[in-house]
Amino acid sequence: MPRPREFDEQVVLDAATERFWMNGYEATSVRDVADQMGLTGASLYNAFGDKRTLYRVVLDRYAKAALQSCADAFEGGKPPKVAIKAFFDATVAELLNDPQHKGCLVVNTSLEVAPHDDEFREVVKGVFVRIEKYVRDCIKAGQADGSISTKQSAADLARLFLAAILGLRVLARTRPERELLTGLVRPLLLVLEKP
Amino acid sequence: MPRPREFDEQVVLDAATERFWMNGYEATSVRDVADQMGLTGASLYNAFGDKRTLYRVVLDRYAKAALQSCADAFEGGKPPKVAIKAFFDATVAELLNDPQHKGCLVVNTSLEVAPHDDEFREVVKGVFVRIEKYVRDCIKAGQADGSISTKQSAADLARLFLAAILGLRVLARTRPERELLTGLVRPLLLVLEKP
DNA sequence: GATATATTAGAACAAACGTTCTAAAATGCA
DNA sequence: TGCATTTTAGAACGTTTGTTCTAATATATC
Repeated sequence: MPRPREFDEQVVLDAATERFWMNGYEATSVRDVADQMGLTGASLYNAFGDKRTLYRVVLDRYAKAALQSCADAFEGGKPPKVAIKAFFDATVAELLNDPQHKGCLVVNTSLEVAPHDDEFREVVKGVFVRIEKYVRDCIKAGQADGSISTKQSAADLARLFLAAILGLRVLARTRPERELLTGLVRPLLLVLEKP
Repeated sequence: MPRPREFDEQVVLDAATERFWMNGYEATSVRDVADQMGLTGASLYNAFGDKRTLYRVVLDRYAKAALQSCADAFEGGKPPKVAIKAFFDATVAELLNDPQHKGCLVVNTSLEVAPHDDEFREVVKGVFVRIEKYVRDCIKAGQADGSISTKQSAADLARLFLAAILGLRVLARTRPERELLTGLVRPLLLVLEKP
C-alpha cells in the first residue's frame, strides 16, 4: 500500500485559490502556487496534473461555492424583493470585507483566461447563466405575487441585475469604496418598484 | 543627422493595441507584439522602451480615445436622456461589432494588470472616474431641466450607470448576444423616468 | 520483516521569456 | 564625399517558465 499524503487536499486547494485569485493565472508561476500550498513541484504535478488542470479545479470549487451562496440567497423562501436586496447587500459586504480586493475569481477568469480557452469560457458562461436564472426566477415570483413591477420583463430585469453584479465586482478591484458600491445598488432596486 | 524611422508610429501602435487587447498583457510576448507591429525586437525597445512602457502608451492612447467618444456623446448638446440612450446604444453596437469580442482594454487592464501595478491602477481609476463624471453631469442637467427623476441622487444614478457600462463590457466577452446587451439597457433607462 | 506502491524533495530539463549586444545600413549636414 | 548618428536585423544574454526525472522516504498488506 502506498505512502499516505502529507497534505489535506481541501487546505492546499484553498491556498492555491488564494494565490490564483490574488495574482491571476498567468502572473502566478507553478513555483509560486506550490510554495503557497506548502508542496513541492513534483507533489503538485503528481496530485493535480499540470497548472491549467489545477486552475480548473480551483475555479470549479470557487464556482460551486459562489452558486451555492446564490441558492442560499434565493431559495430561502424570503419575499422576492427582500431576497434580492439581501443578495446585493451580501455581495457588497463580501467585496468590501476583502482587504486585498481580489474581486471575483469567475469575473477575473472571464477576462484573463476565458477569451483564449474555450473550456474555461464555458465554465464562466455557465456561472453567469445560472446567476441570471436565479435572479430571473426570483423576479418572476415577485411579478406573480404582485410585489414587483411588470413594466419590464423578468428577462430584461435579470439581465440588468447580472450586469450590475459584474460591474460591482469590477469596481471592487479598482475602487473599493463603500459609498460607490452601496450607492449604485439603491437606484438599481428602484426598477423593481411599481409606478 | 540620424537615419529616419521606417515605420509610422501611429500604425505600429495600432497594431500593438490590437495584440494586447486581444491576448492580454501577460499572454502577449514581446516577440508576438513586435511581429504584429512589423518591427524587430531591437527597434521596439529602441523606440518604446520596455514591454510595460509600451503597454502604458497603448493604454493611454486607448483611454484617450474612449474618453473622447464619451465627450462626443455627452457634450453634443443633446437632451440628457437622449444623450444617455445614444451613449449606451453606441456602446452596445461597438461591442457587438467586434468579431473577436475583445471587450474593453481598460476593463481588461483593470482586472489583469492594475491589481499588481499601482501606476496602471491609477490610469484605470482615472478613466472610470471621468466616465462617471460625464454621466453624473448629464443626469444633473436632466434633473435640472425636469426631464429626469430626482427621486435618486445624480451621484447614485451615475454610479449605477458606470457599473452597468462595466458589466456590459464584461458580458460582451463571454456572452456577446444582442438580446442580452440590448435587453439590459431597457430597464436601466427606466430609472431616469419620473414616477 | 520484506515487498509493493505512492509520495516526497530537489535537481534537471528544454523552451520561452524580456532584454541587450553586435554589425550592417541609411540618412543629413559638414 | 565623409562624418556623426540612429535605425535596423538577428544573434545572444541570463532568467524564469512549465514540466519531468532521480532517489530517497514512508506506509499497509503479506
